[in-house]
Amino acid sequence: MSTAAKAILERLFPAGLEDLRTRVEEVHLAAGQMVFRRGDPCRNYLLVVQGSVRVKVLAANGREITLYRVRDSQSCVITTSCLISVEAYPAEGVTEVETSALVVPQPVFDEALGSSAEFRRFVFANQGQRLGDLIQRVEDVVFGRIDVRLARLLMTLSEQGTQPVAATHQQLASELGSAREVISRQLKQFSGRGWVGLGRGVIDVKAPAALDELARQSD
Amino acid sequence: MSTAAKAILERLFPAGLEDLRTRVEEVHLAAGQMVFRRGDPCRNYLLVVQGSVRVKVLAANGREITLYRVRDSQSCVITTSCLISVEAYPAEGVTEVETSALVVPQPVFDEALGSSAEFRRFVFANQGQRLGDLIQRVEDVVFGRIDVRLARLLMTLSEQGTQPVAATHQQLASELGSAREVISRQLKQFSGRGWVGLGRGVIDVKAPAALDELARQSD
DNA sequence: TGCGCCTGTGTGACATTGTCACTGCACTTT
DNA sequence: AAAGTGCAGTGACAATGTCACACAGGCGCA
Repeated sequence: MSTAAKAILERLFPAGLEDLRTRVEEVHLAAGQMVFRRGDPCRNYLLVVQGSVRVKVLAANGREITLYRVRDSQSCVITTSCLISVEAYPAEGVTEVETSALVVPQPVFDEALGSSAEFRRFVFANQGQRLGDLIQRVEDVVFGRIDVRLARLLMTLSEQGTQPVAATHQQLASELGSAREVISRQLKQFSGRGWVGLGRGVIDVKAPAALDELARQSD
Repeated sequence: MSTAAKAILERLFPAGLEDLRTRVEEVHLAAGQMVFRRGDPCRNYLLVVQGSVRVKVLAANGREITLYRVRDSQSCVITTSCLISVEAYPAEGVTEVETSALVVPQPVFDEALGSSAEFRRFVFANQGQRLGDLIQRVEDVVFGRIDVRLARLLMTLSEQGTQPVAATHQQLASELGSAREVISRQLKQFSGRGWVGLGRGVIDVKAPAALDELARQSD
């Protein structure tokens, strides 16, 4: 087991709960691997030690939208909630990079909730964050303009304009729940204003200030 | 305190935890009252005994969308999550009818989580349901067609076509996160096909089977 | 080197949904 | 009766999504 995983376990299951630690396993997943799919029942509580899991929903026609990501030291709410209310996953999760995670079997999860205040706090804090993420998502897709959302995404992916963005138009569209053509046109518009440079699979942010101003609209 | 409230307390705080029951109060709210607004900090855990709280987000231009409802014997996840992660409410809640609720102060909430397995189960089950609701919402607004969504809504509000729907076009639009004009046009189309009859503030479902067939598209 | 093949991108035409600026109608208040 | 108010209807237009392509560059392979 990795030292990062051990550190997390020690934090969540402090002195007196050592036995719980021993019943948790660490798994290693390659990039692009499906972690859970829509309709799967869930049997374990998943906790990402290091890496990133993208949680998304798919439409029949191939469109998709990212709901949120689970990154280092975060847990997947969907797993949590389904565990308790015994429902199937309403979305699917895919690793984006090589990822290691802790697998907490349901009995251990139940026991830990009762006996570790730290664990409870951790689980709930994650719930709150994801719930906030989701509400934000709804707000964005219902009320937000696509150019503003794209500008925001580019600023994030480019680390505020310090790096080129390595992504295809399709990937950006999937992130925002839009269509490739729409993203292509918006990017062309940005490019026409000199805000970005376009290449195959890469976007150079040339005018971060301009993008940022657009991104800040309707805050 | 109402008998319904007592029943809930006895279920969540069984024998041995009677002292927790005494630290919970019941409040009565009139219809249309604001329960929490966006940006408020939250100090109490709210549990609806009887009634209905509509949780929604508002856009700057007046458009809005219903995220979910909290009804009899359910608790508001937002409250839960914010309590733990100490964040502000990301949405707002308004009572739709006269509503009674239990107010659980944070210390009692924390203590109850640790000592009552029933309470934990209750809180998590609610989390899971709301999370599912929200994901469904995202899916609907991103991928769903407005006519299908409206047909579904009418079928629900009319109890599968057994009752007339008492709602203005604006209310239906707010429910779906759309605009009044859009709803008006769709209803006119439905009316033209003989599926509904339109009156001021009321919609008669005349062809539930047709609406239902539309509502079932893309399942 | 030249030939397909695949993936990513560009584009025009059109459908759907949202926005804006009105109009008119029914009911209530004064 | 006149004015006010909330609800609904409508046309023109803007924004976004859909569909059906064309095209370009890289890559493997004959």
